[in-house]
Amino acid sequence: MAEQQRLRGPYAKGVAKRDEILERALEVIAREGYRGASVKELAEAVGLSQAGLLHYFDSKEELFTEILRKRDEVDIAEQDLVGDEPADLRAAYLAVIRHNAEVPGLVQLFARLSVDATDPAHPAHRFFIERGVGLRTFFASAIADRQATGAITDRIDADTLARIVHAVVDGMQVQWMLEPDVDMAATVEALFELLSPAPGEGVSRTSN
Amino acid sequence: MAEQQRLRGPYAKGVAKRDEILERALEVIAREGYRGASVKELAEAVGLSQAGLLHYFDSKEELFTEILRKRDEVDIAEQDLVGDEPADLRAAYLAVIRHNAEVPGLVQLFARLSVDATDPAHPAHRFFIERGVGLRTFFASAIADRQATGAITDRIDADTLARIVHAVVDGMQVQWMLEPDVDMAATVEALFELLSPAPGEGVSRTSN
DNA sequence: GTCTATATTGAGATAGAC
DNA sequence: GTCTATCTCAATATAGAC
Repeated sequence: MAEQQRLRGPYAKGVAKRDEILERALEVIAREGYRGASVKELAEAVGLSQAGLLHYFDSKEELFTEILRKRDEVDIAEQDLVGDEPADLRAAYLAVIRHNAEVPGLVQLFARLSVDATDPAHPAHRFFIERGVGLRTFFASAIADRQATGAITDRIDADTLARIVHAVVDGMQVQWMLEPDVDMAATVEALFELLSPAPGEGVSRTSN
Repeated sequence: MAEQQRLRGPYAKGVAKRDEILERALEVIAREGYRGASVKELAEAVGLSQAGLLHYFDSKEELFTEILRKRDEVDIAEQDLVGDEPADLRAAYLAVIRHNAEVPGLVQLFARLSVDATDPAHPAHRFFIERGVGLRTFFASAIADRQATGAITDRIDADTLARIVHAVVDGMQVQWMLEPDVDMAATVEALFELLSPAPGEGVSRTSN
């Protein structure tokens, strides 16, 4: 049981090891892909037996949920998406998307789990709800700011626009997995263009 | 083996029965949901044993692929999405989306399979590629026509816009499955609004 | 064409030794 | 904390009777 780790906090050796496992898992899945991989496969890839790996996680589903949680953590840190309003949210987010195209296995895992977690009984259910809410809140607030300055159209409210952006990103991942030649980032970029209100305004194509 | 049905064409009794099975399956899944249902469960629901059902389909995956194919067929027929350019594509498509909200099981099945079929070895791989291409071609052509009349912005090319619409529809399904209060159709409608170039044009909110 | 029964496989989880 | 070994379960696929 993983109770020790959950309860004991920072001193528990388990926490560090658990984290190390997640990082290894992230690399392995990114590199070798995820095709409904079994715990055993992943265990071997990170250098443990199946039982050894499951020592740190209560179940397969919890394990994979934690991998995704870790991924978000890494992405957020890497792209400086920390403050409430990063210097260039748009560019930073496009960078995340471009990065995704380098780690197909993680995209597969994410897509698979986001469908499975649709079931309220799934351990990742809450995670995906909270993740979605967080993502869209973040975007909605950035969008609202730009609406106030006229940089983004206000014909549609910010919450709905945020929902659209979220949907496009998820939807494009599926299109890309199916046909890897598809350019996810370019399409999302086109969507951002679409959000700008008028043609020939401050919408030059110089920087962003 | 289902060879008889595949080879013999219209006379084979199997074809009619197969079709009947698919229709029943559609109803059952729509009504009772799909949670990674087993062949056995579905078989019982349509009034056959597992082996009896598998008599008509080569495998589970083929069975579920055919169910989805049948669903498209039904949707297209019901919404008159037949001609190259239906009277009101936008309204018809929104009707399909609204209809989806009535059949959660089919949306789940679709979402699940579209992720699994990402694998080139999956029997539904080709189906999903062709379906996507078809859908987007259809949309791109309608969009291009409207771009020519100025009803839709031409800042982004029609193919990319079609891709965005496709992505939003798929993405919204996931958001809706996770949080059933989400209004898929309303969000897609907002996207359509976004495609219109200027504010205060023929964009009244009278009917839908 | 449909059923019952069974083969086969593969997974996740758990017990218990070290 | 990690391993080996095993339990248990579920699911598809198939053989063969009727």
